[in-house]
Amino acid sequence: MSYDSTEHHPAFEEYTETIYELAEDDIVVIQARIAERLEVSRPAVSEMIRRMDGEGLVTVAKSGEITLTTSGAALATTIVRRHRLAERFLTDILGLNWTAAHHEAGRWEHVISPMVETAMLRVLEDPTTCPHGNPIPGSSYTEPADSVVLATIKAGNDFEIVRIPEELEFQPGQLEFLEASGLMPGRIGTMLSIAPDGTATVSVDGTPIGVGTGTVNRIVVTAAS
Amino acid sequence: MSYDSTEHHPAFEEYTETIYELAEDDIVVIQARIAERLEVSRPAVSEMIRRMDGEGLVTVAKSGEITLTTSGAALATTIVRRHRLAERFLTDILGLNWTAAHHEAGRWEHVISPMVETAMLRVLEDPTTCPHGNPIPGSSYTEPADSVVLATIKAGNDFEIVRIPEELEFQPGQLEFLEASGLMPGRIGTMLSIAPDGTATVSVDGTPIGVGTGTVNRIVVTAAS
DNA sequence: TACAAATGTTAAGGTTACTTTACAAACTGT
DNA sequence: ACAGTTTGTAAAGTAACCTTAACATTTGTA
Repeated sequence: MSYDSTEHHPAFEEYTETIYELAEDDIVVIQARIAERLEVSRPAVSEMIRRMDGEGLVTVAKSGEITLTTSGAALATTIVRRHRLAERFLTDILGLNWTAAHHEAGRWEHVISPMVETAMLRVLEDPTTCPHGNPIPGSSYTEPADSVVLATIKAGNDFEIVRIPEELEFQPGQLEFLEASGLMPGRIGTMLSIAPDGTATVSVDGTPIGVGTGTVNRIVVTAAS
Repeated sequence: MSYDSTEHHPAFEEYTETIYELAEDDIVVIQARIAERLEVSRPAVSEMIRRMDGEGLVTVAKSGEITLTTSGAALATTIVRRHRLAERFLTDILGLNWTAAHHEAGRWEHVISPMVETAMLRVLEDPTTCPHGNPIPGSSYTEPADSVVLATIKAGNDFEIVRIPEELEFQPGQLEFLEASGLMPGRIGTMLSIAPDGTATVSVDGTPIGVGTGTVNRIVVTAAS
């Protein structure tokens, strides 16, 4: 029923993962952010952080900012690695779409054993990113040095999509939209225009697509030719 | 976090699955049997059965015998199907051994969505049994009409292994032993002798192996040539 | 500066799924 | 027939994880 080996509560896994991903997206990690992302009440987060502090998984600064300890980070990277590996597996081997893979992986990440992880890595031939371009912790991935957010690309210039940050995956319908629009890692697009309010119009596969401010400031790209 | 669609408590899944498998192994399903297999206390089972009765998943006869209702059976076959499908997947696609696959599947069965199930069936090309030979509910499998338990084979006769019942998978070390001995579905063996106490000596791959009474009365085979 | 919004915490309470202890009823074997 | 197991259940308690209501503090800003 459980494969043991430093067994951790599922909730601890979920919370450390969230903390890791918030930090990865350059969001100041405080309890309120965690509550929003996990869609639980603030008291619930308050209690869990206290418990996780007691277990030595996190430390809380006087400012309220939460950081993972070494062991907390170890747990977090394990879960994030399994999540992204599962996403890769679900799309590449089982043929699921982006969106479905993301949701399924949210459950798979808690069920994958070290043995299955190894087997998946072998079958997938050591993938470096999830289907949305986010790095699989522990892989050999290094982000291109010249990566920037989409919003910095000037009108008329081309770009190549590097990754869709985890943050966007939590906005309802966002993944579906991006997938349907062809805005996925590896694709080349052209910045057509940026409106005064920040909304961008880009072209991928010849089709023009409007991208809102929040999104255009999050998607990571490299300038192409 | 959950894919909804008639969401059921994990514990209900575990209990209905156990009831299904006990019945499949021709064991009279009473609370005490469930408690043993799930390794929980009898009061825990008592309470769960009352709740499951209330939810319309089981009925309890005056004798104490427990049977699944239509909806209970539907849930059970879903979980058993996912379990056996996962075992097939873990051995055939990810290269795990029998034993590991069995343990992993115990967690996977609660996490596999209808979508993933469909994808697995496609990748595996509609398998009919798990690696231990037990039928995948809903598949086209029909057990050979002339299947008997290994104990009925006369000394000197050959047999082909059909399946290792679920019951044996719960005896510690049993799966490891059977796998190491080559006692797996499809293999041909010879009955060398049966001792007065019921212990059998069989030969598979030319190696003689002693098989205890409990086991020899459970393994299902067909007479071969 | 003052008011409003954002944030963390206390308190009390609920659900799920266990546990142990204890007891009574029902079988089983001699 | 009777002792000894097997079985079900009641009672009380625990742990994890959540909720709402209420309150105090901090922060941002008009």
